[in-house]
Amino acid sequence: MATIKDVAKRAGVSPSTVSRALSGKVPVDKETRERVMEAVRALNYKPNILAKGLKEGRTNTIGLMVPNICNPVFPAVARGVEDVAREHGFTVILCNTDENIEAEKDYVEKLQKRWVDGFIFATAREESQHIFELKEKGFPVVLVVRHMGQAVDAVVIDNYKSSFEAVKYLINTGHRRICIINGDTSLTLYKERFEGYKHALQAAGLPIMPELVLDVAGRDDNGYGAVTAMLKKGILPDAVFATSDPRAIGAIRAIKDCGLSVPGDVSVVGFDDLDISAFLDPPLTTVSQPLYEMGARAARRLIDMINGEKSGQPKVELVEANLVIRKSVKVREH
Amino acid sequence: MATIKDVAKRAGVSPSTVSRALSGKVPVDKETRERVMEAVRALNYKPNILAKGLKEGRTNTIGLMVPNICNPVFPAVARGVEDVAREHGFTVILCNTDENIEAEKDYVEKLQKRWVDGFIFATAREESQHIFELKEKGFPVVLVVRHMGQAVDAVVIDNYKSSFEAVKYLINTGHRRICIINGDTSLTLYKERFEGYKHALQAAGLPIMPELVLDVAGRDDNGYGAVTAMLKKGILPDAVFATSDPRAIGAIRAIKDCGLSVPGDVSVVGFDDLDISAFLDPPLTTVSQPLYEMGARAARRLIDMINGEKSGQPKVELVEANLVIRKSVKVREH
DNA sequence: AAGGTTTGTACAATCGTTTGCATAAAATAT
DNA sequence: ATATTTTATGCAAACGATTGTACAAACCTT
Repeated sequence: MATIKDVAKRAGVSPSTVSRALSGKVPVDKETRERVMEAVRALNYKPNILAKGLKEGRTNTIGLMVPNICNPVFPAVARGVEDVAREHGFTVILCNTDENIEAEKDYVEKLQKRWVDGFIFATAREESQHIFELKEKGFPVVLVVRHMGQAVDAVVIDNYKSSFEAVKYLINTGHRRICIINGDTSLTLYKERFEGYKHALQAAGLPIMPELVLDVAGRDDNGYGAVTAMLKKGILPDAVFATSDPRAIGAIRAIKDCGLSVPGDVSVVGFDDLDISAFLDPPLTTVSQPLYEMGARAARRLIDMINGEKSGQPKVELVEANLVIRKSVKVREH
Repeated sequence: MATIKDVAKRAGVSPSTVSRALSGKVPVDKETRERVMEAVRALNYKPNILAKGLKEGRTNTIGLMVPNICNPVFPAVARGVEDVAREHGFTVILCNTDENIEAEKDYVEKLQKRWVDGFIFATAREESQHIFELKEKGFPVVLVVRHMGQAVDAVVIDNYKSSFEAVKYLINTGHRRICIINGDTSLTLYKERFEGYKHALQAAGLPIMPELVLDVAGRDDNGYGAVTAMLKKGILPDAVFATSDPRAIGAIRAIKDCGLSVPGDVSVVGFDDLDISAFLDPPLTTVSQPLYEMGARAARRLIDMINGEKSGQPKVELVEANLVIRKSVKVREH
């Protein structure tokens, strides 16, 4: 494990000269530089990032907080973050928080002390006071997928609009009894998707029927049970709007298990557009979120902040989500 | 950003005393310790991990190399790694390599210099010379999912056996023309799965028919195209053994798109048992890999190595995979 | 040829910890 | 009471890099 001193000795110069030859910020004699480089190669010298970080006050590392990497929306986001990070010489630390604010706080506390230069949170909740505090302290923070008002920079889709459009599409294709399988309504994101659903119905003069509003909570609950229960009670929607693709998959399974067909009896629309969604039976009509792109943008934004491009006001960036139409919705005549 | 000196000043002691009070390795007067602790609390002091790492020569960080976190087998592995790592006070750096050995080498070079204390590779290939070198240099390394002979510690399933059992199950349920959709055969893992397929066929006195052996390469290729092409040529298997669940999904879609039914005309067996696999149509019979457990075990092993429990000989740990039978296979009479 | 620049390099301090050594104070033994 | 051990603490060096300051040598200028 060669240090800068070893290189210096071999090149017959001082450590400072080695440092300068390597950084290139200060002129170094051409011939000296070559001797240094040759020594660097010979000893396979790589600077110790800890020492460098200690001196410079930064580590070129970012922390990425996700609820659970096993939730299929997050790998794509993580990938976007990592690709951009690497491009800029940054490294990514991955943290799963399981929606546990205390666990997240611990993690943040630990990483924040000179470990990481900034955070990307895909975990923001209304109660996430610590994110505000971080931001206020001047620590670089960007949110992705979920946002917190206008106070913190974020990269998200317009959940209200996407949901509105999806439900409007169902209405336009002749559906009247539209069920929604919603996620954890303590999350703004699902509140917004629910608002979109409600307003699309209202705009068309359709009533909101409580028996068609299904909430599922835990992370492993894809709605199979809730849909089955509804159907068994004899409540029959003509369409299901699932607020995630796994929930759409669960709904389809439940509908079929009750002897009904998709989309023959019940149409289904999902949300996410996972890799496999086009290959389901039927191929899923779903709202496509540009997850990779969102991760990439969030990372770019964060790195700009870290590099001191203080962008004054925080900005919530909206990226386009769009409904991709496949075969899980049937046009109904009345 | 309070340092140990600030704490020392506030508690009226020297930095060394603070360090000792905190580490607990050396006796410190009860009353002094309390003053220190109180100062720590008051200033919200957290040790600077960089400085600590620099001094101690370790960082309590591990590097996790995966081909691509978007491949659905890896999130579960990553989660297992991360949970165990956190339990032991370690942090995980996530790296996607896209099967690119050069990219991986760069990453490793960079991280290795005092950034991370060890590596978990889910990316091992036969050509991965650098992993051997790392191992030989005495750097802690554990493989997961893929292994490299007996030379490097690893946590894997018995791919040969699992594949053999899956195909044997198809044979026992009356299938005679069994197609395999295999992955990248430059990977030992897929070689082994292919061997299992071959030997199961041979053991039953069945021929290996080249037109039923489909190889798919790239990461986004789920075999939909290959299966469709085969079917269009009029080649009709009575079962498909897919070496991953996404490939099973692609195969099912292709079969149905050709107007055939699963499992009526063609049975399908997958490999992985993803979260959604039970909810497909038909619910997928598939080899279940304990991915989370594998990640967790790999992490435990690595941390033991880092902590100096030199386990002499490297050990390749086999974990149990088992076929979970659902509805994508039909029993056929002859 | 003498003074003034420029250029290249070395020295030493610094980042925030940990730890071996030295020492003072307290506890124990004689 | 003195000598000896134990206990608690401080000092200073070290980990491996970066960088401001200082100085020597080489280059100009007139």
